[in-house]
Amino acid sequence: MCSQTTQDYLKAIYELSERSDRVMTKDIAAKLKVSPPSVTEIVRKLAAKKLLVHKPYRGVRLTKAGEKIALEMIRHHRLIELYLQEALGIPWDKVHEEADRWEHFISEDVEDRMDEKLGFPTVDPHGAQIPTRDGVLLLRRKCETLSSLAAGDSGVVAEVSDHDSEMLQYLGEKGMFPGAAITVKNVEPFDGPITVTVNGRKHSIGGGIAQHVSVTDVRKADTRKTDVRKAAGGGGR
Amino acid sequence: MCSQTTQDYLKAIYELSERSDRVMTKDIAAKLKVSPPSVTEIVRKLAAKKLLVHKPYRGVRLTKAGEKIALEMIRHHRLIELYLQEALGIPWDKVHEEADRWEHFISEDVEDRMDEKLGFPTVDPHGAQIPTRDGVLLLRRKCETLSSLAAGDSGVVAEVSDHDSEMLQYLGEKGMFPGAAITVKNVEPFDGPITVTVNGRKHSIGGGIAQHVSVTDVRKADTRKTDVRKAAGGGGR
DNA sequence: TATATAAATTAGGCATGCCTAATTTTGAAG
DNA sequence: CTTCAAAATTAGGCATGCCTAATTTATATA
Repeated sequence: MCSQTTQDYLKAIYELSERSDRVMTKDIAAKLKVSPPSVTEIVRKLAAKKLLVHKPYRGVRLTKAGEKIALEMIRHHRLIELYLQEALGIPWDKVHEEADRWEHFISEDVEDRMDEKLGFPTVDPHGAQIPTRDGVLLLRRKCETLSSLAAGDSGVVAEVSDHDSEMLQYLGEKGMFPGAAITVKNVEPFDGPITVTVNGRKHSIGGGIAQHVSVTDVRKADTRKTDVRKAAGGGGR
Repeated sequence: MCSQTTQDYLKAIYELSERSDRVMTKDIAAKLKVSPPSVTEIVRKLAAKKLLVHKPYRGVRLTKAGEKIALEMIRHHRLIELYLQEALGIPWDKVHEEADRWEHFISEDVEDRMDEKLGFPTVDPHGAQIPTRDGVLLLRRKCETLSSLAAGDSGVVAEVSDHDSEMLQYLGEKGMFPGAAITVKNVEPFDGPITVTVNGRKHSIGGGIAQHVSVTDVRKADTRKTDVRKAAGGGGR
């Protein structure tokens, strides 16, 4: 129906478009590790198939049809990741690479069986939402990156970027899986290390890594440091 | 390491070489549904890589290295078939097609997990032997095709050809899975229908299909029809 | 032994995706 | 408003696999 390459490009563009409205050639090239001319070429073909709109020198945007294919791939990917972890015991830092291959070849039949075996899950091992069969993503919880929290803030780990296996292994050793309760104890300035408590254990992690951890249900410890008047006024809330 | 095409050719050649010593271009072409010139071209490349020996106009034979890759594919294929059936409940007439895609991209890691989950099985859902990790096939049981049996003979279904989904579905409905006890009741001459009993139920199947069913532990009912002297001599055995 | 025919091969093309080098366009800074 | 650097595109190639048409080879049969 559409080649593996096509699927990879559409998925990459979809993921990039979550961050910026217009997706540029160089970003796609970087994400897929191909040269910019290769992107231009494929993009033109995808535009001819009405899977995206290409304004030369201005970037691309997926059409509904293109987005549908991208979301199918993402659904496959995330269901497979979860299946590999739950059913086969593959460690969470290894499932992404495997799923990146499987997503292109698995039949809808098999996907349905996996979905059923997993009890129709809604999030993958890294906390990312699994689109429905119709390509719908449930509404997102309000999240903040761990790096944006201040000392004393607490919350629940919502999602972790799944692209860097070593980082995932590192975070896994510290128990920072989706669902884990986390409290920020201290933040050093200038992107310095952040000290957190996860499951009662204290860890110090780099500011860079903290940008890749989303936290939800955030409870701000105290607003005095950022706005003295409010805090002084009437005892919070 | 080696392309999917390469793997497909090596596997096809291996399977063809189980029947005839020299594998000819046209047979490979027919099996892979490509044109003979395509086969010639790929075969030359495989010969350059020392994966097979090609005597022009005389056919090909796999080298040890080529056979190793073929057996790896076959191991993947058969383990995946069994896994799809056992773990995901995919019907036995559907697993072949899916496995034909999966066999190329599954990692050794995942394969090991499947192997373990399945309890280190030795045969796939169609009764075919699963090669070991080192590419060794256990010694084969003595088998005869169902079509070669005579009325009164009985045995155990050993293996069924897995390439035709409709035939598998048909045989499945009749309970003719590997391990099923089967007794031949009647054989019509000239490749006519064969009447058999499987699990106490009587079925009549075409002589063509019976060629695709292997039977082991065959007990000949009576040799009188083919050799009067022996049967008359000392009461069987 | 000569010859017809089936099988295999050579010749020449096409599509897909990727590349490097050269050129064009955009947009920001002077 | 000009200039220039970054980004994108065009131009031209390469590898992989597939095809059809034409030719060569092997072999079975007369």
